Amino acid sequence: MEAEWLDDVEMAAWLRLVAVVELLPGVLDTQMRAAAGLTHFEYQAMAMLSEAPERTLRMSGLATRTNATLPRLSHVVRRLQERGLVERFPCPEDGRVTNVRLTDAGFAEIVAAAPGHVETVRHSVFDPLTREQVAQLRDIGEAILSRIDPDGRMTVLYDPERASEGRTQAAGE
Amino acid sequence: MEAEWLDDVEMAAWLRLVAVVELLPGVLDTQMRAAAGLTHFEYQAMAMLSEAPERTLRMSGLATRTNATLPRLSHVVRRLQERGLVERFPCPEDGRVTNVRLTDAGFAEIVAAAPGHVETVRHSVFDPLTREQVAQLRDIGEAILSRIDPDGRMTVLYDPERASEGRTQAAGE
DNA sequence: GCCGCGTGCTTGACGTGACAACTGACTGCG
DNA sequence: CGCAGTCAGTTGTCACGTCAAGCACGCGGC
Repeated sequence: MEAEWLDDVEMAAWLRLVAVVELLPGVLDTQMRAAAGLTHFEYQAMAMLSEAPERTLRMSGLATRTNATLPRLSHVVRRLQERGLVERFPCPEDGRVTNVRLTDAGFAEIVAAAPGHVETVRHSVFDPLTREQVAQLRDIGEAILSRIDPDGRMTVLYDPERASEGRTQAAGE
Repeated sequence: MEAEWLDDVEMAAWLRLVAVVELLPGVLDTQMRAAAGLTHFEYQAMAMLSEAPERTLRMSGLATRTNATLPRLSHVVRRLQERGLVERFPCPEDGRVTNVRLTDAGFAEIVAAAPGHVETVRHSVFDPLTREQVAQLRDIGEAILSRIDPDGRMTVLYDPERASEGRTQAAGE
């Protein structure tokens, strides 16, 4: 089994990738909590809503976009609702479905939090990279995702062809 | 503030990086739990011990290498000890520090789990990449870490010059 | 040699996510 | 119609991580 161990270059790449994967969420979370009192996940969820038509998505659609399980999202949305940042209402066309809409207050929060977030992303990730490396990173990410996210669940975001999946009927076309 | 928004290439790279960062831990964790009944973090900790002299490290040294807080590590080590995979004993030279040593049973677990782990890493990350991309990934990781881990806490691993930091006196030179 | 302070680690309480079981609503088939 | 099967979400329970104290040890001053 020793036959397919990692060679030096792979090992170096792996150690760095693991370190990034471990540390980056903490960096994003810390900045977000300090600046807006939000989890990075909460921010992501609200950002998804802010870009959706009517600022509304059904729970399962939002879950897909944020790579969350439905139970997790249910808890998070409840908390956000208690803070008045989102509102929930049953879908008129399908009684099983719950739609989530970003309130004006929630939208304001996101707009206020976005610059700081982008600033952090720039500083942590893109500033130390050359333009060429940014493109390489995109391609590498694409390749890895083809393995760990074969269904392209999170790819829905940047693949317009599939963008309609999971969008609420009421808010969609 | 709109001035420094992300451009298209950066946005594409960012979305993919976020997706990888979100999904990869789950992939590693799931495989590890199924194959060895271990968390990926527990595996990492035990792997660090297995490579240390005497298979022993002090708590704080292990915490540094695994990017864990001391309380977290304390809990994890206690659980591993209850399973007989590691043992704790006070350092004879400094009563404050506790050394952690990987037991033979723990070492056997790691050895048994390693091939499956490597297999997963290969399949998820390296197989879909060209040799060139692996080297690019290493350099990109290095650059990002210079920002999010400026002290090189996790870099101790592959920087022999600093490897002595945090190593237990008894086990070190 | 004892007292005060900094260090290394542990412990307990709390918040958050995962898994499983459950409720309510649509669908298909008689 | 009425009932079985499935689907969308919610709710409870448990495990894990984090934060804030707490404790034990070592090291300085007097």
